[in-house]
Amino acid sequence: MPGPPRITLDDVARRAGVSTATASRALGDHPHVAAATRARVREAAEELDYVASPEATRLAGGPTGRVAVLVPHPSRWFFGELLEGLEAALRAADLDLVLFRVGGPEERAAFFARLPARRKVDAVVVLAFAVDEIEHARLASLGVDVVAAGGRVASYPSVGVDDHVAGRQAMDHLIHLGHRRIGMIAVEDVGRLAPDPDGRTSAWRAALDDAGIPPDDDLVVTVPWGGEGGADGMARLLGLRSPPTAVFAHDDETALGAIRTLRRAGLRVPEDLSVIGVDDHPLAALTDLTTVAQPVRAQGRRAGELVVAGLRGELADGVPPAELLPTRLVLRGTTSPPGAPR
Amino acid sequence: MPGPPRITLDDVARRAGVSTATASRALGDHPHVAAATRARVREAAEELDYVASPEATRLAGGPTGRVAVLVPHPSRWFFGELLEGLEAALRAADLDLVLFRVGGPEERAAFFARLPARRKVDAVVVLAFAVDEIEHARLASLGVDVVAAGGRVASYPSVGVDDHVAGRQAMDHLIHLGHRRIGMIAVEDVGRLAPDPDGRTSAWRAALDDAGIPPDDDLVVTVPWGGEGGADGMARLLGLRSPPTAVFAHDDETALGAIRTLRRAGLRVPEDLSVIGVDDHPLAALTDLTTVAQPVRAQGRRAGELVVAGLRGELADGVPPAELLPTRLVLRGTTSPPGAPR
DNA sequence: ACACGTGTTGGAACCGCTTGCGGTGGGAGC
DNA sequence: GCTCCCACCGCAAGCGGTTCCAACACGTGT
Repeated sequence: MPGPPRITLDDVARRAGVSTATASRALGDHPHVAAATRARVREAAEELDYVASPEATRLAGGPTGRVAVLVPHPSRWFFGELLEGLEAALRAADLDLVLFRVGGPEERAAFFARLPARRKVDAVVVLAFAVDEIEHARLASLGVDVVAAGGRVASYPSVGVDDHVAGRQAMDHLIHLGHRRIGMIAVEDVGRLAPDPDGRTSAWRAALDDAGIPPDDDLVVTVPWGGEGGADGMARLLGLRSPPTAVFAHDDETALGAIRTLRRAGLRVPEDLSVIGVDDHPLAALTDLTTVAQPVRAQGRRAGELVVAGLRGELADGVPPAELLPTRLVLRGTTSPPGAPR
Repeated sequence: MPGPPRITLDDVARRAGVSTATASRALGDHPHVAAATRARVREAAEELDYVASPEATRLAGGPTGRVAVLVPHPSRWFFGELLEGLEAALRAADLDLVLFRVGGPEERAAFFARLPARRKVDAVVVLAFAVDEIEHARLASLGVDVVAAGGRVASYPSVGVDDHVAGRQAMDHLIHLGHRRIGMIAVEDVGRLAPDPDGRTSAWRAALDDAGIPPDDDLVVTVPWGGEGGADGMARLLGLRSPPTAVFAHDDETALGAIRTLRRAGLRVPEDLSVIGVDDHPLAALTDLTTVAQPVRAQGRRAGELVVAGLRGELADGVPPAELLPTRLVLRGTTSPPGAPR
């Protein structure tokens, strides 16, 4: 169980014929250590296959080498992808990723109340959700850097996409195809980051305005996140006296839900009704869903890099402007001109 | 950046009017501590919002309060779900989850070579992948308990589902519907756990045998995991001189890929060809896919409970038999009798 | 030859917690 | 009423590093 007898810094020092203090400095590349001594210590360490004890190093004042990641729903593709990118960047810097789930309201409240990450990490990454005043204060009490990924948060360095722009790409596509009556299925997921209150929804309105089409608020329905939500939203839209000819869904999974409702109603997509989502979820390709792709994994990776830079003290003071990665329209088979066969 | 002054065990002890030693024992649930004292210390800790320093604890010989989780692909639904269940169980025991990605061959090799989790965790959980001899030895060198989730691994306590049984549920359903020529799209994902080499594939053969149908090996195609793989697999199956009338896909995403190929080929599902998967991925419901559901999150949770029990020394010695959770057939719209309209 | 600065190195004090060992006090046993 | 025992608790020694500070050895300026 205890494994092989541990080799300590003292062993190395003894072998190199120096004190522990000197050995520590030599290995730590500190100045004021004679080159010859440094070499001797290095060699001794090498021969002994010495590996410093992380706990001892940390206890003695160093960083923990860990960063906390707050994620609402690990099982959703978006978050998983973010997590993957983040993990890669952190691992590259030899940092461990400690996962904290803050999905439901209770979990979230529990996390911020108890702050289980306290004293255990050097930084925290908030994945795609906005923190309120109190939560912000609680995080501040951890005394470590915070960065946000998957959306932008005013108070922290963040990396995400411009939801408004993404929304415009989707809406403009629909409008360009000739649609005038366009519905929107927004999601109410509290956890989701809400940049400029709701970029995607505001894009719906802005695009219509720009096209000279008077927005009809009845065409915007808000549902819980997920396929079922999308299905319900679509049903509500179909229930309108004057249903839309195209629908912009907040994301791909919502869009897929909407499509199921359409299929069940005997409507054809895109012949009878066009549908577009956002994300470019792997299943979007499988289901031939037109969407606006966003580089999710890259957002996670970039956030990780930001954390690393911050830990190295390479970040300027103050909150830098949000880093926005590009999104792009991916044309597939669920959109077409209104009333047009294919 | 040092944040608020750290609260140490000494602070707690002082507030409770006892020595550091007693405080440590009280919080550590050691025997020989008066109940009243224990309560007082607990209260003091609570009031001060005390959190032990993992490094100090570990350095002094105690547990770290952390468990490493090895996950191949965090972004896949299956793993994300497993992760969620696991996190919940660990969190409940106040254990932190440190995530290590071991997806690609290089990452995996790097992990086992460097063993970044060394001395940093009290246990490790292997999510749905089989470890080979060397990896097994490396893990053993960590000197901590290991449990597997999402499949069973001979050498560790594990929780999963019986893939063979799940496969039988799918196959028997198809056979019961009257299909005789049934294809199978297996996946070659190295990471995926391979219980009794490949439960799902063996089920294909066993089911046919039991039904007195001679298995035709041409009907089994193996593809990389994922929708694209499924699509390719289906294409190969369609290319056969005598294509199947039904297909059993290794999992839902593969099944969805298969369906895309069918749609593009102008074939109707299930009228022309039935498709069934395994998992009951949320999108299965949306796409009306018939499948064999498995309780993924529960597997993660149970694995977490196993870890906790192990850490408490409540586990008997030796490797207990794998815990197998039940799977169940979920009838939806992608299967029907052969050549039968709906 | 003397005082002093510079570059190195060693001694030792922590960092925060666990635990072996010894000490204290009160109840049980006689 | 007086041992004796034992449940409880405190002291202090680490765990393996880092780092402040003092000590020391040389060179150099005068």
